[in-house]
Amino acid sequence: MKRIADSTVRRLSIYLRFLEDFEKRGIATISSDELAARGGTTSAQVRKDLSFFGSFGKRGLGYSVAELSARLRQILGLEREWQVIIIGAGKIGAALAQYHGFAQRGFRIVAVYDSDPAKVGRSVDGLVIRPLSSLPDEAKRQPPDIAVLAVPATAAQEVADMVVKSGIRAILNFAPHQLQVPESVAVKAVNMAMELEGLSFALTNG
Amino acid sequence: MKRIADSTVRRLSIYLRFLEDFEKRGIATISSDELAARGGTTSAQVRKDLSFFGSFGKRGLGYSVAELSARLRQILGLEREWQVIIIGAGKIGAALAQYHGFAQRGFRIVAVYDSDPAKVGRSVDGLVIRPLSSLPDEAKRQPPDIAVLAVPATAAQEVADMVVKSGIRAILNFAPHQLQVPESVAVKAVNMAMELEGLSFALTNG
DNA sequence: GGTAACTTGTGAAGAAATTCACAAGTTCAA
DNA sequence: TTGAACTTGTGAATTTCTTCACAAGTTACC
Repeated sequence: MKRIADSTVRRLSIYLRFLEDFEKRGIATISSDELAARGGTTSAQVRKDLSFFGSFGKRGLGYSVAELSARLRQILGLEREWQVIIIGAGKIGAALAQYHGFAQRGFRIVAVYDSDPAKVGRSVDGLVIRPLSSLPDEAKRQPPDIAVLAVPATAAQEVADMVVKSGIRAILNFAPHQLQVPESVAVKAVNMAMELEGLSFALTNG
Repeated sequence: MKRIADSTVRRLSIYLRFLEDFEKRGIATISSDELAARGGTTSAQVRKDLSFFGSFGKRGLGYSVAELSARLRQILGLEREWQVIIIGAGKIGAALAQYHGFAQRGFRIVAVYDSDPAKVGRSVDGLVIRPLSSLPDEAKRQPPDIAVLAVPATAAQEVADMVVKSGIRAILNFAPHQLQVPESVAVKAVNMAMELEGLSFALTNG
């Protein structure tokens, strides 16, 4: 299969969100044009994105909302539940643990870790914070799919190395630090400082 | 001036972070190759990115760390302080308000708003939560530069409209909703669900 | 059945971003 | 002063991504 661009996957995610919205509102079919209008793209882009995976539409009619959203969930791997661990029980980590939107989309938070002994043993949203040092062993017994890194930038690489060694193959990184990982490990970064700087640039050079 | 690609601006942000790190460690010069290695890109990319703004390096030597980071700060508009407001004092909004990393980089949180009367009047990190309805008036008197949206997806568009009407020209959107705004307004989205779905896709099709 | 109005799927064209490759400048040491 | 070792800046080549444009299929209606 041809390599799928990152930008394409991001858009699929956006399309899926609209489709779920349409599904709730009982709309049965939708055209690439309507989908594009809401996603801030073009109908050709929508069709091209989908064409990488097959042809799901009907000429003259558009796409079945139910069918396309099911296919997108399948393509994105959202038919199964993913086991997620959060590392770092500070402000951000705790907020993430308490945010139930993830579970709704099939990302189940199964554990929270921290290296600070003062935090270990406390609870966040019903989950007891565990010592980070126990991660490798626990991951061996019950391998998590995704590790969310909510640790200070200075600790990020070290923690990432530990995560990778523990056999976890996907990382969502909130630390403002560019992680170095083997290419078999998928990393996505959520970097608020970078986004703010992007806005700063836009305001300055707009 | 030629329009600068988003990806370029993001990389400038990354370069700047490394440069600041080098600055602290007292390293005086750095080559595009070293900068690239840490940023996960190539030296040609680094040089091309910088070339849009001028030539800051010395052949045979590389770049002066102090000079280049000063130039990047200037390019990114980080020499001044930006006034930021947070809308939504829920889990995410509160965590952001308490996260002091922003202030350190020149993004000063000046107010927190919420539309829930039960939350209005309480304090988050020393800031009293204000009623969202007062935003337009207060923005007139003291215009904020950036609005951070930490509201539910269902309210996001409405709040964004209000923000735009209040004259704010940059939005950092945490709500999982594609905002429709005039193109004079800069929007960056931080969409954790989308990133997780990107990881899901990578794990499924890797 | 015929035709008007839609809409998809997709090669081809076009635009944009990245990488290549090398002339030209700098440093250092002998 | 010369030469070796670096490194930048940038047109050109290449690759990647997006948009165009249209044949082909579908529906609705008379």
